[in-house]
Parts: sequence; structure tokens; C-alpha cells
Amino acid sequence: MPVTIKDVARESGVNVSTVSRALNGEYGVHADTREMVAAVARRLGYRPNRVARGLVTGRSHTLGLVVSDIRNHFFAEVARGAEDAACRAGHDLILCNSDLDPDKQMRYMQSLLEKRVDGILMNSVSVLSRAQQEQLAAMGVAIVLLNRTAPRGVFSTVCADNRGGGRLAAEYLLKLGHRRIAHLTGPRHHGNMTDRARGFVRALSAVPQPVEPVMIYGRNDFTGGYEMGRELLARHPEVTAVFAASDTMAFGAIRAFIEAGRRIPGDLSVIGFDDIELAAIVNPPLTTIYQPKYEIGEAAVEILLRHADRKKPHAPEHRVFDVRLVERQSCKPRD
Amino acid sequence: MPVTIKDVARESGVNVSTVSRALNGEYGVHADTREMVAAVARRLGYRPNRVARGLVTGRSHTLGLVVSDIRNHFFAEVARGAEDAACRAGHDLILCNSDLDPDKQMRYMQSLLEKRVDGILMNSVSVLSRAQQEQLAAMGVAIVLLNRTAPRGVFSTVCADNRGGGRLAAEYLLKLGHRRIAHLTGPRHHGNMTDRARGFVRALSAVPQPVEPVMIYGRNDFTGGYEMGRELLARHPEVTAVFAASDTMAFGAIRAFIEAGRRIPGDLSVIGFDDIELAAIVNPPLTTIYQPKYEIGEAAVEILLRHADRKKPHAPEHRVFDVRLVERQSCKPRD
DNA sequence: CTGAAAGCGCTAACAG
DNA sequence: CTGTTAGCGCTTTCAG
Repeated sequence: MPVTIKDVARESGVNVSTVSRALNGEYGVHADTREMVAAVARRLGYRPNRVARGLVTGRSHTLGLVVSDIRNHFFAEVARGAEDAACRAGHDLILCNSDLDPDKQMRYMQSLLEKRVDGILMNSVSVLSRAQQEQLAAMGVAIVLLNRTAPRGVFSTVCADNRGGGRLAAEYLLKLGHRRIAHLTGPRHHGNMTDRARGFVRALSAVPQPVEPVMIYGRNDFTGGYEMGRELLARHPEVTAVFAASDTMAFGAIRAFIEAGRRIPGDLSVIGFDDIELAAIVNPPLTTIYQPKYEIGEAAVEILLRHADRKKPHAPEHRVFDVRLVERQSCKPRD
Repeated sequence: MPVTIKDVARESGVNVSTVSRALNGEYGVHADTREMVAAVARRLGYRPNRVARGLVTGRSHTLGLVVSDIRNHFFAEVARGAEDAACRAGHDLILCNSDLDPDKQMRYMQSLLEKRVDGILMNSVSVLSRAQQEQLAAMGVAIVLLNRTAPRGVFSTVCADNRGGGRLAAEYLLKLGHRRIAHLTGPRHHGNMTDRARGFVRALSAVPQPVEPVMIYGRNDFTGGYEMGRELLARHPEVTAVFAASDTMAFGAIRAFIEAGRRIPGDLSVIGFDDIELAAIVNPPLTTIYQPKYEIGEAAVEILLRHADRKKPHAPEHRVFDVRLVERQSCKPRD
């Protein structure tokens, strides 16, 4: 049975409201009283009950983070940035893994809402319908998306310049002389990856002799990349360069290529996206598009916190981070 | 202004307590009433306030997870297992990154306590002083440790058979004929890694011609491994085999070795610990000790939940998971 | 500067 | 089966 504010009040001979004021360092309480109360509180090992406080103030100082899977390196990095920013602001972060399952995602949203979180950070499973967006918006909680789902939606968004990244990858492969190119992307309607694909395809078709890439869709993880890699070899052995929409998928694909006796980059050039730490240490080191993962998490929380003051309805903010090509050794000019 | 239980009561013409009972599916309420109330609740978009409920029931249905860094693959995997288990039981997980900093860790504990979490999962207690540990125990919240600290402490623990893993690594390297061996381990007093080191050293000395390994301490991340790798080359070039206490450190060390022109496993055999996904795909594929990360997170939450019923003080449980050697291609017999 | 009192939204006896 | 009544621990008017 923990010690409550009442205990402190009784023990220090003042009213609970005075204890509250003293401990919250507000004005209107004598310095002596404050010190005395503080001393008693310390002696008793008083620990304010934030649940009770939240009930009256209406703010839980808790944020929700809904990602598809924390084991995904990208999200781990985002989560760390988000947690650091939240911690600095005196907030906690509830972690949820949606597995890109719409039902699971909605259930988590419900749960977070019932816990009265001050805001939610999420990478949405898919392009949200107008109706879904409005439903979420109507829930009356600040939401920041980690991927652009609909152009100019009602929610704030923070993400990398995915389309620009796709373009960079395309221009790079073209510059190396590749003409038979494939793109391994994630599930359809995955906001970020869709944008990467769009930028990639568009850049490939914006040249004098346009090239149309082979598109392969799959799961955004190692195994998904592996399967897409095998599929590519089976159906399009003529391809000389592939752009994978994440480093993890790139690793999976490379594994499939190597198992099939292909050499990277000798027979096949591969470029990824994310620049996770391990991209630099696999063999061959992976050429990829860097995006600032930690900073994305940080920025998302900052926006969220700014909007969580639900005094005035903020207009949605859209923050886009620059990406850049990191040239390593998994691509080479076409012979 | 969200709709409350009162609104539902008024709208459906019954008392709030009836609404509460109806919605919580308890006995003692007419089926018709229940349905009617449920219908009204749905129509009004009623969303129970778990904060309020928590205040009266004393249970927040929230767990705290304190790890050193979620970007560490091992912890991401543990976190996922924990989150899944928590979710199944209707609980949420608050994520905290301690960076192995005792102060930060204690601050997180305070914060979690003030949020009245039902239990806390944490690693890295070993960095805490004896006094701090006792302080934790006195806090009166269920705690499960992800590493063994003091033998037979007051807390429950869940971890892999770290000592056995160290032994496995030692026996393997000895079997390959290595005699000049180094161990790259984490920070001193890191519970799990200390145990790995102990098992390793002991097994090396338990043979007819005992070998005493070169010990190098460092940070448990890629850069830490890299630095230890360089230090090893500079100070002990005679070494032919290395046991790194985590795959991540092994990767860092390998990077240092390769930069220095050493070949793996040609010049230097390397064995890791954890068996993270990427261990299988780096080149050469990393021989390592597998430990069931996801299951550790799951088991920890299960124990926590069992103990969170603070009716009766449970005796601490200690669960140890088996490890096994995964032989890949980063080790070879000494010439 | 401090105390008294009302209530945040909900559950849980206790009556009826 | 349902209504009444107390709170849970805290903040926040409103008086004094």
C-alpha cells in the first residue's frame, strides 16, 4: 500500500492541496512550508500517483508508437529517436507491433485511446481510406504518421524523401549503364515503399531510352527479400541490376543470388534503401540510400507534443527529410 | 470531450453501475439490459477510460520494459516476444532505453512506478549498486530481470544458459586446435556477458594443457567490437581464435580484422553469441551460440504477470533457456 | 498563503 | 437484477 498525498498531508500537518502545490512547485506557498512538505514527502518515500493525476488533468504524459515490427532495424532506430525525444519531454512511449495487420492496428489504436495517450505515432499499414482517416481524426487524439498515406491528409507526417531516394537509385543504376533492371518492393500500398517505387519508375522512364523495370512485390523482411530474389532469377534471368526498397530485403535477395551462384556485383548489381548499420559490414558492403531514421522518430515526437496541446487545432505539419546515396561495393558498371 | 459512462447511463436510462456491469460482461445483469446498454454505448462511441478504471482497481494493465538499447538486435527480439505476450494478456508495454546508465535506469524505474505499472522487465541491473538494488526490491512492484545478477537474488530472472554458451564456444575452439585465444566481452559487470566469460575461461582451463585467454573489455556494439578488434591485433597478434560475447561485437571485430588484411577464418577464427538474423548472411556466415531471444521476452512477461497478482508474495522464479552452437563458416581448424 | 470542497471516470460494496 | 453510495489519489476552483 503506497503512501499517498494524504499521508504526507497528515504527517506534515497541512492540507492535501498545500502538499500538491508545494510538490508541484507552484506559486502561492511559503518557502518554509514547501521545504517542510518536501522533507516529509522524502522521508515517507512519497511517490505521486500519475494515474490519479492524469485522471484530473486529462493528460497521461504517454505516447503510443505503432510500428509494424520493432525487429525491423528501421523501426528500432525510429523508436529510439522517438523514445529519447519523449523522455526529454517527460513522456513515456507505449510500444505496439501491428505486423501490418489492419485489425491489429485498429485494436491497438483503441487500446491506446482508452489509455488516454496524449498522442500516437504510427506507420500506417496502408493507404487509409478517407473514411478511416476521418474516423481516426474524430478520435480526437494527436496523430503523426511515419509514412505518407494520402496526399495532403488530415494528419501530420514525418518521413524521408522516398520518391527522391527512388530517383537517386534509378539515376545511379542508369549511370552505371544498366538497362535490365528490377525493383523489389514491399507490400502494395505501403506508403513509403510505394513512393520509392514511384520515384524509381519515373526516373527510369524520364530518359531518352526509357527502361521499364521488372516489379516484384513481397514482404518487407529478410525472407521476403530472399523469396523475391529467387522469383526474379526464375522469371527474369536477364536482369543485371536490382533496387530493393529496404536493406533488409536487399540482404535477402543477395542471399538468394549467391545461393544460385551469382556474384555481387559481378553478375548482378544491388542497391538498397535505409542504410542500416549492417549495410556497411556485409560482404560486399551494400550501396544504398541513406535516410535519417533516428531523426525521423525525434521529429515525429516533437510535432506530436506540439499538437498534443489540444487548445487550438493545429494544422497538419509535413516534414520531409533528405536522403542521399551511399556508394559502397554492391554495384558496378554493366560490362 | 469524450463520452463517459455517465452519458451512456443517462442515454440508456439506467444507473452507471449497471452500465459498468453490462459492459464488463459480469453476471447480475439482464440480457436485454446488457444489449440495450451495449447498443447505446456503441451508438455514442463510448470508450471506457482505463485511467479512471486503473485508479480504482489499482491495476494499470501496463508493463515496463527497460533495456539498454532497443537498437540492439537482441533486445528488439526480446521486446517483440514480450510485447506479444503482454498483448495476449491485455497489457501494454512501455519502452525505456537505459544505455546501461544507472541513474537513467533509476529515473525510469521511478517514472514507471509513478505510472503504477503492474510489473517491470529489465536488463542491466548489474550496473546498480547494492543499495540501489535493495531500493528496487523495496518498491513493491513485480520485477523480472533479463540477466542473472547476484546469485539467488530477490528478483525473478529469465535468461539463456550463458555460462554453458561460453563453455560451448571454448570447447569448440579447443577442438579446432586453437591455443592462442582471445575473448572480447562487454562492459565489466554486465551480468550475461560476465557469465559467458566465466564459462569460457573455466572451460579453457579445464583441459590437460590449460589455455588462458586474452581478455578485452569494451562496449557491446559494432563500434565497440571494432575497437576491441584493433586493440587485439595491436597487442596480441599471435591470437588465432576469438570468441566475441555478442554477434554485433563479432561483426565489429571482423571488420577490424579485414581492414588489417586478416582473413576470416583463414588467419583468424571468430565465434559470436546470440545468433541474430544477420549472422547467417554476412560473409563469411558467422559461427555463433544461439539463444532463444523471443522466447526469453515471452517467458519474462509470463512470469511477471503471474507475480503481478500481489495477493501472495511469489517466490522468485529462475528460468534458464538452453543455448546451442550454430556452426557456420567463420571458424576453421588451426593449421 | 492555506484550507475546504468538488470532482476527474470508474468500480465495488451494500441495499433494495 | 438494478440503484445508491462511497471512494481510488490527485488537482483545482473558491473562500478565508
